[in-house]
Amino acid sequence: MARVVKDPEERRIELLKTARDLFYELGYEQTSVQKITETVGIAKGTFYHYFHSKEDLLGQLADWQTEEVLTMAEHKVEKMGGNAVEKFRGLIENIISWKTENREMMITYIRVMFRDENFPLRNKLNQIYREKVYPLFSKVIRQGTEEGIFKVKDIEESSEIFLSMLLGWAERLAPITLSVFENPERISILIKKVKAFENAIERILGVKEGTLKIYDIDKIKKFFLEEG
Amino acid sequence: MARVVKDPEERRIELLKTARDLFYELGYEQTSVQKITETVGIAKGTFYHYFHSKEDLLGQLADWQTEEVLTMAEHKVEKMGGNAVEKFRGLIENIISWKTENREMMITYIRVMFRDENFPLRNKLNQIYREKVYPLFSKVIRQGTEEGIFKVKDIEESSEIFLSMLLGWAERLAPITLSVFENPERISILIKKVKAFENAIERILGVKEGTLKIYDIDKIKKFFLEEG
DNA sequence: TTGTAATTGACCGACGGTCGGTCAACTTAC
DNA sequence: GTAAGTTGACCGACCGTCGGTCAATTACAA
Repeated sequence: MARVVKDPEERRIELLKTARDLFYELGYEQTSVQKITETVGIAKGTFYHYFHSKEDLLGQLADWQTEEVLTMAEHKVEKMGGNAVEKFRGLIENIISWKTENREMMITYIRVMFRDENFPLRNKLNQIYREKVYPLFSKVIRQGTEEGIFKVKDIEESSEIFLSMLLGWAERLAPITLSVFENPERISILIKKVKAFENAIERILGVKEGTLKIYDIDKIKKFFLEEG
Repeated sequence: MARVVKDPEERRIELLKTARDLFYELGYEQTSVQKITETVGIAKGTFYHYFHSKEDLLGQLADWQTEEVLTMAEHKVEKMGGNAVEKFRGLIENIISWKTENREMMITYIRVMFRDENFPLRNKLNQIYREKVYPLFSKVIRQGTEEGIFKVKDIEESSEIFLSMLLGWAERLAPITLSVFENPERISILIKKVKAFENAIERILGVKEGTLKIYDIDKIKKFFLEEG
């Protein structure tokens, strides 16, 4: 094979991107190192020049994926100003809901990420989310308590609990969300669950009922029912 | 090898038990089908007479593991009577905390189950928990609202959210719990988190603060600090 | 005795990972 | 300026192991 030398960082990112695309397309287990190197157009040995193992690649991929999203989200929320509730919404919008720009992306994302074969990837991402996202929420919750909007005892812990809830709840909601795409009349089930979740968060944050409005129900309805 | 014919169900359970022990010892990925059949003392083909695949084994294992615990817990709580709070405590005790009978068991359980390699096993168990445990909590929460102790809007959803919280939170708490065994002075961190979690649940259930008392703090302290 | 179901183990292709070695670009020295 | 030395990106044949298959064999109930 023709020998092509690239800047190492460029090569590393190339491998990361290729791996991500293949994981999304085929699933983690189904994507062999062979396949990745073939797609990139390098020898198998080169892969192991950049990563200790396939799992090491997974870790670096998760880091790389989240870093991008998180720094973006942090800056955006920092800039937008506003009270804690607005910032809270902003964070959710930027960190959690960025996949929902359009139906196609969302379906793909959920289909891919919540496939059983992709749990190594999902697990790694969750781990990194737990570590890196919760300080952002702590900040907002702290602001909220200072503003008197939130009534929370332990800020750090509440933030962690909220994140754990979110990740755990995503696990539960994923299959239901997919089922709505196939069976639009099930949307009422989804909406009921979304509302209940929002209510639960309001209670945990000690905020007045109905003020949080993380989710725009009409928007969700439109989102699922267009061309449905 | 000597040919030994057994009652199929007996053989199936034998394989399940062996697989469970090996998964605990070595991790899911590191436990090969070969290893399982060698340990049981049968040919590899026999394994595939009982299970379609290694993943099928995992599914059956998760079913088998939970069924036992759940029916036990259900009957116990049914029998014990009492108000919703007491039953709620009973459920947690029986379903979640059964692993905590002694230090050794708990350490082993957490060390094993929350290893990265065992994520497939954990994930399967969580899936089944989500499906099968939440009706038990729904029942108790319904009783609680009828008794006027709990103030919950949507019973089913609240139960699901509570379970998702619990599972997500366990994911977060596992490494911290392990660290306490190695570093007993970190227990204050753990206790703070446990209290915060309890408070969050009280808020979600709409119960008066401090009444739930799922966790006996003194008991936890003793548990971690004896022989520490 | 015959049919059914449990059991066997040789066998398969694909996998993650290794390793001895290549080679172009860069550094150093005279 | 150029030759010798050094680096590290890159190569690809190779290894042991894995999950899984299947035709043959055995045990046993009907």
